[in-house]
This record gives sequence, C-alpha cells and structure tokens, in this order.
Amino acid sequence: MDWTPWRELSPALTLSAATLRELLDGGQAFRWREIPEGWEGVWGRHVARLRLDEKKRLAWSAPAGLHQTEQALRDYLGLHDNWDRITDALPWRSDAVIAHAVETWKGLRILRQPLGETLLTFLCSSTKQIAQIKQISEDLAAAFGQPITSEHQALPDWQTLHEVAEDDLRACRLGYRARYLKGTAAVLAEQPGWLEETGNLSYPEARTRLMQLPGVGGKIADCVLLFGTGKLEAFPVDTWMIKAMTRHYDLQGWKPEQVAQFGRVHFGPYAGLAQQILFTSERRSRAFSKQE
DNA sequence: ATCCAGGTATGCA
DNA sequence: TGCATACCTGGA
Repeated sequence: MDWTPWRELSPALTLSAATLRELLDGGQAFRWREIPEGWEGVWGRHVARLRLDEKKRLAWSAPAGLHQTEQALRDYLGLHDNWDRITDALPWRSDAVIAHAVETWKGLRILRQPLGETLLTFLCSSTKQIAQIKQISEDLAAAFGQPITSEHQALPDWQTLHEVAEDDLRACRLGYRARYLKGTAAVLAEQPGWLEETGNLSYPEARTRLMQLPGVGGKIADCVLLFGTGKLEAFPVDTWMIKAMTRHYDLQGWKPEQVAQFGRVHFGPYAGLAQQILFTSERRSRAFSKQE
C-alpha cells in the first residue's frame, strides 16, 4: 500500500517519544500499533501514521487516496485546543503531586475520539488489560467493520452490532461483555440519535443517561464522556486511580464514586486531564518496578 | 495452579 | 445504602 510523504502537522505538536506512546497506546484509544517508523492507527473511517521528527515534532502520513486525514488528525489530537492553558488551570501551584506529574508528561492531552466507538471499546474494557482490549477491537473490526483500505477496517456501528448474534460477538473474545454489547446495541439501534443527544447534555445529565445502558457504570460513562465528547470534568476512576489517589491523597478506604467526586472537586473543570496524567504516572511507575 | 486484569449487575443484610 | 459475588478470557 502506498502512503503519502511524511508532513509536519500544523499547528505543530511537540512532545517526547514516551508521551506520544502514552497518548496513543496508554489506554485512551485502542487501535494504534507500533511500526518501525512510529505508530499506525485507525479511528472512525480514518487511517494515519504518526512519528516524531528530529525536532520532536509530530509528522503524519496517510494511505494514498484517503482524504481529509490532516483535518481529522487536528480534531482527534485536539490541536485546536489550548492544552497549555488547560494544563496551567490544574492546581499544580498548590499540589506537588500533580505538578510533578504534569512536568513528567508534558504535552499529554485528551484525545477526541468518535463517540460511538469510544462507547464500544470501553464497553469491552472491564477487567481487561490494554493489550486485550486492543485485540478485541481488532477482532470486532475484522469481523463486522466496513473496509477503509485494503488493510484496514473501521469498527462496526451500533446498527450492525444490533444485527450480530451474541455468540458471534463472543467469538471476538468478549466473554460476558458480549451481553452488554447486545443490550446497548438494542437501545441505540432502537433510538437513533440517542447517543449524540446524550453527548450534548451537561456532564452530570449525560453521565446519568449513559449509565442506563447495560454494561455502563460510572467508570465507563466517564471514559466515554472524557474521550468521546471532550467533557474534561469527567474523572474516570479504575483500579489504577484507586491506587494512585489512595497513595498520593491519603484516601484509604474510599469507594470509586467517592474518589471520582474528590477528583472533580480537587482538580476542577479539567479534572479529566489530571486523571489521565496521574493514571499514566501510576501505570508507568508500576511497569518500571515490574521491569516491564 | 491460582490470581488478576482500566467493572458492572445482582442479590442479600 | 452498602457489601459480597458472579461473570468470560488470557497471560503471568
């Protein structure tokens, strides 16, 4: 397959190789894979490769014949958002923990992913490791998705999933999550526009509505709202965040919903960015101690 | 072998 | 309301 020549992204995005890895493969998105030159990924009906040039600036390439990839990348990577200003609004002046993490993961941001597939991938995520969520996502795309190029398939839409038998979903290693997918697909196929309307509600209203879907609790709802609608006040709390927050903020014994509430209050309107930075710090320090 | 992995739904005090 | 337990699967 032919790819376009590498071109620097505009506006430019400068970041370290480690931060790029966490951005693309750190648990926000599940369809990026490492290639010799950098990274190759799929989102929506888009395919792109990304790499850092010698100035640590992000450059991109797309399959020849695919269009509007650069504009799609701008949206996906949030290049129109002022992440320096958003990061500066975190309480780093009074909180040494977030100050240190922000410094370590400079340039980390929240991806803006297609809403439907954000819900889909995070419905598959419960008690799964990132590598396994990626595997499930690839299986779903290969089995039920529309072709994008000769080598890439999109994730299936909810109408398609509604028509798939639960056993065929289980064949994609979904396990008990197949039931959640079927149930959610039934709701979304029955009510076109429901998901987009939900995404337009305020954060607390949207969260409550999403949690009506089978398989969507508080954590997954927060991931969908953070990564799929850009609601930066969402503060997903999983086992990693329980560990990180317990240690750094002395929250022994707190329940996930309580930690989420604490996070939203303590970190403010951009708590979701703080969450991703702390999540990354916790994950990487754990990986290092295990010599991963 | 046994446990755990980016949880959620359910049944019982 | 709050707390255990089941639920699929694969890797350490």
